[in-house]
Amino acid sequence: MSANPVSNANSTAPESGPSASAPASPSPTFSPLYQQIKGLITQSLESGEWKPGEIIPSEVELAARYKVSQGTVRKAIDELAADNLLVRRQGKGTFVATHNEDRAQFRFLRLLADDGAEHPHISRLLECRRLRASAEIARQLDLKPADPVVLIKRLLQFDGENTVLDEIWLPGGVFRGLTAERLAEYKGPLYAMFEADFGTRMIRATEKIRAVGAEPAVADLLNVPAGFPLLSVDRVSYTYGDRPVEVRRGWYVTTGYYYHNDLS
Amino acid sequence: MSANPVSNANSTAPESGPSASAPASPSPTFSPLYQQIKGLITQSLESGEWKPGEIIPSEVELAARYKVSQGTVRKAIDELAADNLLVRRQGKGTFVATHNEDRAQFRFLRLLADDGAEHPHISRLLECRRLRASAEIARQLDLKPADPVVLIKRLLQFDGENTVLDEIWLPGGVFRGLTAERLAEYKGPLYAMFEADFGTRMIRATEKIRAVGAEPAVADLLNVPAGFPLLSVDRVSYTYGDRPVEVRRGWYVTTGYYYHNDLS
DNA sequence: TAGTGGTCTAGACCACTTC
DNA sequence: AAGTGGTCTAGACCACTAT
Repeated sequence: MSANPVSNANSTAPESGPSASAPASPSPTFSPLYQQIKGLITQSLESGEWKPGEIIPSEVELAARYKVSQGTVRKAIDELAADNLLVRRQGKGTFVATHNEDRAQFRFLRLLADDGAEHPHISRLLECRRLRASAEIARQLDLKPADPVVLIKRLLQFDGENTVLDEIWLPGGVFRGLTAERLAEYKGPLYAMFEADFGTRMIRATEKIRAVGAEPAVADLLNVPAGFPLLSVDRVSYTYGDRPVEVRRGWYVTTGYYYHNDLS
Repeated sequence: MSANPVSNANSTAPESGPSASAPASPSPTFSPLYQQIKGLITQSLESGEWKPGEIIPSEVELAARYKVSQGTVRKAIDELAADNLLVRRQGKGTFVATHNEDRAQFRFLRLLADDGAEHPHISRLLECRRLRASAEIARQLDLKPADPVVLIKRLLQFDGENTVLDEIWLPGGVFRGLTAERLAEYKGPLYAMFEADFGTRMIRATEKIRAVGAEPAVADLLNVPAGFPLLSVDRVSYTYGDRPVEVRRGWYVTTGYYYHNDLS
């Protein structure tokens, strides 16, 4: 009823004859209907019409809303589920993905114990302050130099051992109310808080991984000798529209633990 | 015509009435038709009926062969393409994926220059000999201890600099005719040779990544001081049926280069 | 022009969850 | 029993590549 029926609107009467209705875009910059539907659904996700953890309308409802067949919204949802934006549950419905539940923890911190087990860890906040972005950070966050950013330093302990040191930069505009107190009291994944409190969902990330010798300050915090081999992990995280919203540098102690990766 | 019509054979006359034919399996261990088709296609790939780089029969042909609708084989092929076993080319056909062409190189060696560019590299063979598997290697390759294996050591040079040292273990049975001469003369990715000469296609792999200090022997070969921080990459590669067919330990020098990873 | 993969529809039925 | 996602079919048409 209330909807943009998308652009391909060659609506001959639906019950005309054996010729099915079909898209019309001639050729230049052709975009399939289901891609457009995918875009519309993404908009609703981004605007907060359906929030993380919530159920979205059923396929038949969406088909009616967008005035397309169920098969077409199905294909759109298929891709969004493959992108980890939606989660399908047979018999129940389709839900907006969230960093809270799921096994979403291991999705971004891929550190396993040598025996392959996924160990729990606790976070110790070292620092949280606001400052002006360096040229490098500004570039990576798509900000102007000297724009306000939030810097977080924290330590992750696995089995009581200091294992990961993180330096996290966030755009100050988006994370306006983020304070040390809020961080200190929060339990669970950082990304879960970001999505719940700031409406910013991390969709994907890229990492650059190197082996480096521990600098004195880092070595001290991780309880290893200076020069000790550490995994250096430079991450940039992106939200809807592929906008970068986090720069993170991590140092991992990989004795007893390893970074796991699947090549496929 | 000549085909296993798969198990779900409740074939009422196709032109009976408005009730479409449908699968019949009651419930326990239910497997969709397209999954069974996927299995049949995989068998043909594994048996060599369609070889890497070759075209496979069209969707309509396969639909006739398996006695299912085009949409069903389409869904099967969709998944096989997502698994990198097949490659679709609109207007041309569907082809068996290969490690030769494509951009398949970067798929397994994810080392990029600091500027993000994918640099070419050359391989220098250090050693290739046959020996008996250690307990550890046997376990990982799913062999019996002391079974014959091939050990390859090689050096990868990026821009003339020794950057990667690899130790590769392969099951001796599968790689019977593999010799140092054959390796030395071969240009291009190792996996391309494996699939062309030994009919063994690497489908997926898992990696365990750690930061380590260079041992003297390794340091010497990589032209770095002993103790220098290196990326240690332990890879196990699998072929059809998730059978492990390669164990590889690599040491990467990550000055000027980094290991790239996408989290999504 | 013919053949291939790609899109879209409409309808039937199945499997799973909830009431 | 009703509702949801999941499977399967059949047919029409589009976009792309070859000839």
